[in-house]
Amino acid sequence: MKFEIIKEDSRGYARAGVVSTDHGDIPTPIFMPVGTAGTVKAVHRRELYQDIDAKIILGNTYHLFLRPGLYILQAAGGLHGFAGWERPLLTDSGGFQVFSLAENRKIKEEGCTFQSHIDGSRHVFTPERVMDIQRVIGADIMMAFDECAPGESDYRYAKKSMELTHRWLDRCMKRFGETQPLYGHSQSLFPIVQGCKYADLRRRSAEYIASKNADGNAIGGLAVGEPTETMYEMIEVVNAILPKDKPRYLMGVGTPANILEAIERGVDMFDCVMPTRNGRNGLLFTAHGTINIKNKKWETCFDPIDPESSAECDRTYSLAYLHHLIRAEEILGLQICSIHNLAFYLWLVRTARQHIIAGDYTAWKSSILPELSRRI
RNA sequence: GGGGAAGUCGCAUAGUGGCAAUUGCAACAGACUGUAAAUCUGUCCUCUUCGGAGUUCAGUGGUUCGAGUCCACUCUUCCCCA
Repeated sequence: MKFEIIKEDSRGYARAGVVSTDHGDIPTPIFMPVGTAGTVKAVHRRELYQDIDAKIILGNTYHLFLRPGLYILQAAGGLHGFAGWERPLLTDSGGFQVFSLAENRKIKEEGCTFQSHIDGSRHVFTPERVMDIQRVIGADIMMAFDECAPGESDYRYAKKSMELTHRWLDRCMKRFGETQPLYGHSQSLFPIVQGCKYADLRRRSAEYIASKNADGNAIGGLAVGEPTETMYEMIEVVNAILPKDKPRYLMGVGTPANILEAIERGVDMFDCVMPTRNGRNGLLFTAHGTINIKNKKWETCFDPIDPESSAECDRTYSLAYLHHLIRAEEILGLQICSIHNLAFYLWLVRTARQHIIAGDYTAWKSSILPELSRRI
């Protein structure tokens, strides 16, 4: 994997670049749609390619391990072969499930034991095992196994958790170095900075992660309950330390405004369930604010969903029709909302990139930011 | 014409003497950040300074400390027989 910076803004924070993988190039900054179970929910491949132009999507180690399982994935030639996805893939390690499925797991030095949310069976995720699973899934970018600690963790816990994540990283890297890709394309491993909302911990973690000289580096454990301003501060603290010549991936973030602020602070890669989940729940993101398509006010609005969108459905279906579909619980409504939001997110990062290259990113960001958070 | 059953907050339901009154749907809003989410939460008779206050269970009258609940009559709907 290679990373090339094409342009930096005048202050040297926001940058436009290209991540090159064996499955193709990824222009950065980029948003990566989340496809936890091997599918970006409600969106099929042709739409991801053509309407949304997703450059890379995510899969999840924990979910794919439980279902369909390693035997099927390996027989299919990895997730690329299984899902018919020919562009780059990134897999999260299950570190987020340590957080989101906290009631069904137990953390030890050795690893994390999960009780399956599907059938109650128990599975031990050690750093080594997580590397092996991600080799089988075959993502272009693998993530280190970490503990995503809650935003409200106290200092003591945050420190202990961060140190565990660092020890797990060493074991991940060791196993990664001892194993080979299975399908003929190369794989990279990204370590993850932790440290919650504590600047000194974040600094220590960033230094540790930077010392590993990985192909790219991730910032985890943000947008998990801490104030947004704190998140921005932590990004600044961390990015001052992470190497500039490697892509920086802010995990699980976020709102359109979060993404623009993080780009300005030097982040290159993003993923978030927000466009897909909120889409399925009837919330549309647009360049002029958010729309709750369930609201009565859209009942008779026959304007196209978004005449400027790259997605065909946005240009041809009306808001009133989409309102009807969502109200009637028609599956097509979920599809259109998901496609729309992803097309918008990809438009947002594409446009951000253009403005970085044009040299007016900050001005553009300031002009669009108040629009993005409006409620239409 | 005779016999029987039933009327509860948009619809459907619960309720057999202490009730502003169950539940579902609908409606109206809100939430959602490395997906246990096509999910969840709130409001849903009227007014409210969110503490409450005022009017309700087809209608009228009655019994009772107290009635959606018991009694009488009226109205309406449905079923069966002629």
